[in-house]
Amino acid sequence: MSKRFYITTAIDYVNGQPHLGHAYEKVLADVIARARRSLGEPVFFLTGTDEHGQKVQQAAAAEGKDPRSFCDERAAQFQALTRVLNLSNDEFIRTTQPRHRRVVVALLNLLHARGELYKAPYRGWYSWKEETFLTDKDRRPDGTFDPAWGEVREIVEENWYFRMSRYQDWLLEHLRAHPDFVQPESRRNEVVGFLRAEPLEDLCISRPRARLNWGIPLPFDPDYVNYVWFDALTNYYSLPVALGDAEAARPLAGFYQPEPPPAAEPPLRLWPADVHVIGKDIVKFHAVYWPIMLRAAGIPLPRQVLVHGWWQKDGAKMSKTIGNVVDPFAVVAEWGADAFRYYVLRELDIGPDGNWTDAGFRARYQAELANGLGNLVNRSLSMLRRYRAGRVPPRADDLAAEAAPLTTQLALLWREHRLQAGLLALWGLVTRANQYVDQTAPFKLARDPAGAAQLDAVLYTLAETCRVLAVLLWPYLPETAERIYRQLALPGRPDRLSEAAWGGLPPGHEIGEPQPLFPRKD
RNA sequence: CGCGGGGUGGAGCAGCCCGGUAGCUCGUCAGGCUCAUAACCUGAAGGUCGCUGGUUCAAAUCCAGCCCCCGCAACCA
Repeated sequence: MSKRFYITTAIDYVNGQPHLGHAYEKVLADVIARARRSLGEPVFFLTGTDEHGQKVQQAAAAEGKDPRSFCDERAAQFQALTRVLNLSNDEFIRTTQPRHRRVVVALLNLLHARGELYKAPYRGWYSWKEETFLTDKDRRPDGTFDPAWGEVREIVEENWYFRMSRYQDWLLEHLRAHPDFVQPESRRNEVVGFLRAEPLEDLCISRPRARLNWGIPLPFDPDYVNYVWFDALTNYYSLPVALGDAEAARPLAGFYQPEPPPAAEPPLRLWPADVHVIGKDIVKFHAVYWPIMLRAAGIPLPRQVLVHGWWQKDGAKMSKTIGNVVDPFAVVAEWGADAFRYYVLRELDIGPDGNWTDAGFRARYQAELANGLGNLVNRSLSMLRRYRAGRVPPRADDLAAEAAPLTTQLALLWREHRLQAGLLALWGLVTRANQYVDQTAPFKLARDPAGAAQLDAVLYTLAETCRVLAVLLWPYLPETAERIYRQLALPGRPDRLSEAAWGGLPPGHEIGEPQPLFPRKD
């Protein structure tokens, strides 16, 4: 069994509701996953939730719930989001699941045995109210702490540390040797920059159980639970191990017993991950902590960390207090999943920050989806029904020369994760087809018996263009692509790029009823 | 101070890596068409591509400096 293309999103911290940022990241990963499937590669797409830690414990307590049921509720919302967005994820991992915890424990034991962990006293200023350590950055200009922190006392406590510092040079070398490890390049530069600027410190990976109970206990020192990030990052690796990727589990030998025994067929080969899709706020965790954790454990590294930007709303940071949040559930309920997917993919390239405006969303929906793509499909199929009773005429290749190169171009762009550029290229064909209608004027040909043959050619070309568009669109707008196929009364799904080859529509085939794909909303 | 990003016709963006007609959506004006979701097509007006200097036959695109805006600065998921 060959290794699958393994793509992940960050797992979402359940201490909060799903918002635009979560939804955006999931859509990016989904399009990449679907694009790879369209290219014929076996793919595995993982997303999930991060459920341990102090904030969850507190949030649960605030609602008078036990952490377990609090997490169940919140995780259900994030799972609902995957359905609402029409994601093609193969699995959904939760860090509170036993299958995950067992791998985390094995990894901790392995690192412990390898001498990568040590216990040392930590001295710091601790806020009892907020249950967190404060640093000098938290001091006000006059040196005192804000009263909002409540009582702040200097305390000393023992904690477990991970010997991260010793891997600084190794990581720099890795980044040099693998320029694609962090993308886009600006993010890579950022990581290289701060690795060069300052010495890397060892990472505190424990929290005393007296303070924090909601976590995975350290197997070699049960008075402590594991630091959330250490726990969370491991999800990318724990899932393959839990699903029986024997190759992935090999470094854990002696520390991990597959249980239950992995299903014999077909043996999954996932690790190492091909792409971790994350937001820019957590670059360090993924580009520094994570590779070092794996390296220290002797586990192969993921191939790439792909970093996207943040969304603003109307030029301002989204915040609950201002009330300018974008609720993906509400948007999808009103406009449909594909309209949401289209807007975020078309509006913002992977990397920069973007700005969501309701006016912009409407404008793109109206101009590009309704008037552009939707209207093209509708007018093409309507004419085929009106002039030829819905029966596909003999093959013609009027737009074949324009459509054919797109397939190659998209394959290239998709492999480079250039989703926006792909969408732009694809829309070129939409525009071209609309021009073609105007230039050939099939509605005039229809009035002249002498134009019958030419009308056939035009109608075939248009219907076939719609079919090709469906195939090319599928990773981006899967629902729309499938609806086009259904209106063409074609069997199956437009989920293989190879199907975009010109001439796939069989002459004599009878198409279905045209339906507006994106009804105008005025 | 450090690191990173951005500054492109009225608005919002792409192009910059791999120099050589400044592209897209909206908006404005004029025309065409009527198959279609009052949608579609064509043309026009509108830009010193932040500023200055450099490299080059040629720069939005490469280099240097400057100005302005934003983000990040590592046990805050």
